[in-house]
Amino acid sequence: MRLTTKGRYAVTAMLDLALHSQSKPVSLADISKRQEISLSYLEQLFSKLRGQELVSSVRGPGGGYRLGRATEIITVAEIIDAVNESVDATNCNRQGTCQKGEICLTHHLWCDLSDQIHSFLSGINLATLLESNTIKEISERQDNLQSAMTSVNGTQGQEGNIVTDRVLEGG
Amino acid sequence: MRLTTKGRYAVTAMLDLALHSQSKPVSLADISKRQEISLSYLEQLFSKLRGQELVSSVRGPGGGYRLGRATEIITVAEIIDAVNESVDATNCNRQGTCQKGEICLTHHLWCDLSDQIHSFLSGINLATLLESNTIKEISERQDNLQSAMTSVNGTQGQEGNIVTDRVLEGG
DNA sequence: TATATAACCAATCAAAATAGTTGGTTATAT
DNA sequence: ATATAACCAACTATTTTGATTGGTTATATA
Repeated sequence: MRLTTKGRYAVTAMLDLALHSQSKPVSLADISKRQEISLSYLEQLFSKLRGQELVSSVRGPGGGYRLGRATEIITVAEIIDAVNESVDATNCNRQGTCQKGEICLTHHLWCDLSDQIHSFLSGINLATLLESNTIKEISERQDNLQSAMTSVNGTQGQEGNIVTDRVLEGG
Repeated sequence: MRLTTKGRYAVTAMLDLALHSQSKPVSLADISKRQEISLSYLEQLFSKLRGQELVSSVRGPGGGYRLGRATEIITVAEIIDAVNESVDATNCNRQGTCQKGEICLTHHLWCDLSDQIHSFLSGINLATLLESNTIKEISERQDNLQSAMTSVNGTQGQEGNIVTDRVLEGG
């Protein structure tokens, strides 16, 4: 199982897309600037996201990407699954063939953990994230930095609250 | 965040140790055979486990490792933490400095996820795992294979139940 | 119709982490 | 004295990640 920059980038980019989806499609160049993710790397990620129909694309000038569905039905789990192979903590891809074709000592533990993670990430969709005040603030900061590099920037979305004001459980 | 063979090996080895801790210390050579993990790699992992006092060692002939504490107070989370740097899904080690010193768009999401995973894995200790019938069966299979390679082996711990007969949640 | 834009694509590369190897040394029970 | 088994350091191969390079194709617009 892996949850590294790759999956984080994908979720971050999708959230950026959601935040800036007004009418025009959003270009990867814009996402790249705002989120400080390499453009070419974004292309690779969006190729996979498009493969899962999580986004659709518009080519040519003024083109870019749109979300493939309503924000309510795009979960974080799907996004990560689309770019990582899957959020699976087992070694045998849940097959139970971890030790020479037989099940290994800790197989079910990793299955349970995978279920746990997957159910957590499936419970969070883009709409949930968009509601978060913290995210709104951070997004404003990023927009300010991008559009007016010279002007004063009053809104600093500091440290603070919680993803969705604590999505699930307390932490 | 990573949860790969490294962490799995560590938990598997610790569980094997718990299963075979009668009076004598358990040698890494034995664990290596039963769990099919490279001896030298086990040494590296146990060096870290010992650093966290999760195991203690006895050198010389008849030596090996013992659990550092009672099975009830050794959690899976601790074991993984000991060999992986930590079960942390953020990029900034929870510092909130993910985007040029400022917090990134998805920081809290990864914090929440980390908390979720950590609290799940903290809820499972070696004693919990030892109670599982599935684990007992698998362990018997491994012991049979190891001790009497020539004799018949009646107990095949097939696919089946659950880690601790479903440790937490349903899956 | 030329041009600029931006998606699309493939191949390659550097860095890091994982998993394992090699070749030792040290302590200790017998 | 010897065999055992922990301990240790350095190195290697492989995989994955993250990024780069150098294109092509489609299309809006001037």
